[in-house]
Amino acid sequence: MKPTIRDVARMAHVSISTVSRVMNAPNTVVESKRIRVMEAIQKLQYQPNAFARGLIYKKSFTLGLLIPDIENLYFAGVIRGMQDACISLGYSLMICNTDRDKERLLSYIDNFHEKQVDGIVLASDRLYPEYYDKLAGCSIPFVLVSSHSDEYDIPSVEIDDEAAAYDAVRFLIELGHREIGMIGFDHDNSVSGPPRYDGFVRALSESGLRHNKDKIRYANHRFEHAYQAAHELFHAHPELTAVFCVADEFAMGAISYLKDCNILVPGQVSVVGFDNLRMSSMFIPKLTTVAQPIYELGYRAAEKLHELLTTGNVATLREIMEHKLIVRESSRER
Amino acid sequence: MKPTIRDVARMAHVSISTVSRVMNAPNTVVESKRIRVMEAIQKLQYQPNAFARGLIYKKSFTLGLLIPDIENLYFAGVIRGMQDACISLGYSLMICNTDRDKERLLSYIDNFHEKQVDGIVLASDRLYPEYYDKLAGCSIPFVLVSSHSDEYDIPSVEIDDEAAAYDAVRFLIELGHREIGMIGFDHDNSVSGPPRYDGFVRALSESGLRHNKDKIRYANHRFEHAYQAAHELFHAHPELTAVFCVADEFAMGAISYLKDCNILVPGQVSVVGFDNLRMSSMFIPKLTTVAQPIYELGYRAAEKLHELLTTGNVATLREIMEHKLIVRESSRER
DNA sequence: AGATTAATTGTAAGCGCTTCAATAAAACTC
DNA sequence: GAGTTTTATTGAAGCGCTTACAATTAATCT
Repeated sequence: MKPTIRDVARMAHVSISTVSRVMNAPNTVVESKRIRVMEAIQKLQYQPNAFARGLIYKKSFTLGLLIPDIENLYFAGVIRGMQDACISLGYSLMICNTDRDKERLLSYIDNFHEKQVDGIVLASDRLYPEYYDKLAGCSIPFVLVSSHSDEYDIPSVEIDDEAAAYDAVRFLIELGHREIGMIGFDHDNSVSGPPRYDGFVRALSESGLRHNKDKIRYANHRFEHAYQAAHELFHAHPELTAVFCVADEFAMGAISYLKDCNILVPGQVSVVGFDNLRMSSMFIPKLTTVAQPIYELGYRAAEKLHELLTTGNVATLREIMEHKLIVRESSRER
Repeated sequence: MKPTIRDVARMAHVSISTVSRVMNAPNTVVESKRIRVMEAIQKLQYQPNAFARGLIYKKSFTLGLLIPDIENLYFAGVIRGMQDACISLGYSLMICNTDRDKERLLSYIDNFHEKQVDGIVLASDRLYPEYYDKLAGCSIPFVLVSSHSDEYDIPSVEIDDEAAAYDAVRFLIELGHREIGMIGFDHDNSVSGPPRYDGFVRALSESGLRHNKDKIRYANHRFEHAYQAAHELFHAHPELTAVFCVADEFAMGAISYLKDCNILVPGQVSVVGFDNLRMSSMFIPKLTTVAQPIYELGYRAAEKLHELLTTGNVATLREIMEHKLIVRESSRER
């Protein structure tokens, strides 16, 4: 049987309220007793019961994180950042992997509600009205990471996807490439799909290369799809000398495809990725990519949620973090 | 303000105990009232408070998972499996990333204790006496995944590391390789280090290749270390035509190093990895590797913990799952 | 010394829920 | 139809904790 505050009180020969006070306001209890109590706590390995506390404070000191795909290194980085932030802010973290399943996400929200999480971070998924309604319905505060909402005023942390994509494509153009394709995210189910496409088009337009603007195939988050997309893309446009991929995993898929066709990267085709996953410097060739501050995004999201929870508000609703082009080996001058 | 059972009772014109019963034993309340209550629950979006429940049941229906490194795809797979199991068993999951930091792990245990998790899964780390003592001290049941304990009788789920390593090296030998090196885990801080080394040595011995048995370097979980280890290994033993790596990430590091030295894989050197991460079929060349049933390991660990929690015991203390050699492109006949 | 004030401690209510004993209502018996 | 059993419902206690408030003790002031 776990020791309770009563057991501690009994052992230290004080009342339970005194024990409670040494835990919550130590300087209001006289030293001799305080020491006795602390010794008893020590001896009994006493840990206050979070249920009882939660019942009173109506707070769980727990945050929830909803992520679409835990086997994506991107989210692993976000989690790590968020968890570190949670430690320093005094929260526990409950991570739920939705596998991009709407129903599952919704049921996780119910679960979070029941477990009384103080707030939720929703990662990289569109904020569908169903999500919003449910979250609003149980009035759990939440923030978005690697995402934002145009319909609702929800605090968010992300990078400037349009600008990041622009930078990547611009880099390719400066390298002398004139025939540039793209492997993008589906516009329907992603938040970053459209802005990255816009960045692609803007860079092309500025340099009079609009003829490339439909040399695009879409893939669905995973390597295999990107491989397939690359296949279709290069089949339709064998003239391409460069591809902008909106995810490192897509870049790997594309390179893998090109390799299987004996097309050299970067010898014949340059590939730029996106995210700067840990893997991207392990791949052969090492990926040129747009780095997102992944860890920091997660860290910041937790901080922002904390801000929302404690002050009821946030200083900046939509927060943009810096991206940065990292040039490695998968790109070359034309 | 969140609605409580009182609000539901008031709205449905019944007592709170009736409301409680429609949630826990619906058939003991007459239909007319039951319907009224359910409507009220619906209307108020009522969710019972897990704190209050936990206080009574002394159960949180939450499991804790302690993992060393969330940015390792291996653990991502374990998490996914474990979470799926948790869903079907009715648990929530609290994942904590220790970053291989002992202090941090210990403090997570405290946290789990306070939050009253029902049980803990400890992934892939050695069960140091400090861990055991703390866990035993707060009497939280736990199981080990991808690990086991010789000192204590703790339920565990893992593969047969010795046999798996043996199979990998044996495969290399059958391919005709006679000069075989290894990049292994440190024996001090890993559970699987020694048995995988033993498997390596056994395969060598059986074929009269014991002269290779010290052609080993150790690396510390990450790609970069493996790169460095490969550098040292090939510097000392330029005659090697094959390397057995105890992790796919090591294999990638080794291949990366060889690539930088213009040594062809598999043309000149064959490399076998371990784990069969999702990445291993994305890499170039695709990795020949020993597959672990990663997802299943996580799934099974949760089931085993559940078994321990409900029956107070487990059928088989140390459970071994099947491994399997997957031949892809990083290995070739000599 | 007696009265006032300050510091410390204890008592008890209550957070939201479950559950058992008690009550009320309905359904049987003979 | 009085007595008994069965069924349905409710009131109240209590899970482990915090905290207002009351009670006690110590300290300070006339």
